[in-house]
Amino acid sequence: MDTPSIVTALDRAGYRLTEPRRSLAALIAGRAGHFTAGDLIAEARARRLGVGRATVFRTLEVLETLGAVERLDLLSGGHAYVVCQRAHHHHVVCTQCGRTNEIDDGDLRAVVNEIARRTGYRVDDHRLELFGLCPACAAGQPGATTVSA
Amino acid sequence: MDTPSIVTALDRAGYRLTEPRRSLAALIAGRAGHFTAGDLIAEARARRLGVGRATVFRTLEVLETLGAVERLDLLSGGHAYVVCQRAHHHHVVCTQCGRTNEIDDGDLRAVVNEIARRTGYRVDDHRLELFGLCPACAAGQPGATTVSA
DNA sequence: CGAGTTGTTGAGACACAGTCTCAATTGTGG
DNA sequence: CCACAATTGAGACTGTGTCTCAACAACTCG
Repeated sequence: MDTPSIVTALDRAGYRLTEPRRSLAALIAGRAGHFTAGDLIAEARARRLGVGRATVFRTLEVLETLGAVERLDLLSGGHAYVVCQRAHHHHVVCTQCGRTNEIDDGDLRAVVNEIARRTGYRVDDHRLELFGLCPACAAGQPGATTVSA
Repeated sequence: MDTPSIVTALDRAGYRLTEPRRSLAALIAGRAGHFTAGDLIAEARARRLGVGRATVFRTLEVLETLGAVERLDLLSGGHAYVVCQRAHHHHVVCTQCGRTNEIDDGDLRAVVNEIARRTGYRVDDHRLELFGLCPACAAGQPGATTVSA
């Protein structure tokens, strides 16, 4: 998802296209892999974009409700975000370079249904996250760039 | 998992059986559903057990590595713990009363393998969490006790 | 059983994530 | 161009989790 897409998404949903939001859209679009709220805050500050902490959190929250971004729970217990397209899906996260891939819900649905049947729970929501090495990192490629600013 | 089980697990792993650890084992064993570090800290303080904040976190960390307890990521973004028996498994969490049930890895394994094949990732770890209503809460039972202290 | 060794502890400082308030600012529709 | 409402930044605040360090208490060994 590129900068205009994010901006357009905001616009379509009736949000104002403010300068801080445009800046953040650009920062987010320029990211590979996942990033944290802290990453954005640091980068915004480094580039003297004049975007406040609170605004970063608020904007991420908005983007999450719009589905332009999704929040991940890392193994470490921290949170991170990834840009994404589809409505409901999951992610494989490379623990080395931070790259993520979306994966669809497909086969999982049956598993969830089976669990609901066995436990008697009414399952409303679920979350699946996979961690490992992306093909490049698994191959030990030096070119497997570590994701950061 | 009851108090002695937790204490025994600590002992077998070579940890000292200190008073604070025994107290926490008892608190944890007395919990239904999930609980947070904050819950334990509050209860320990309320009962004047003289167990410090840091010790609660440290003990939970130890118990997690021993597999006596597992950490959950709630939808809210917070963390909680549940006592559990088996090595690798997942949980269904009732969003109303906090009750949890363990579910085994069974059918999921195939899904994970399929995803690894499709994406080319080497998947080392994964996490699945389901949220919904337990049978009692789904039935609207008033007896579906809210889990807390 | 009594002393030494060493793991463990509590208090409090600290780091960090995230939320909230509120006055000042800025899009946007008219 | 104006007025109004949404949005913003600064900073206070809350909560979670980590770290340090001196005091302490389990286990071990004699």
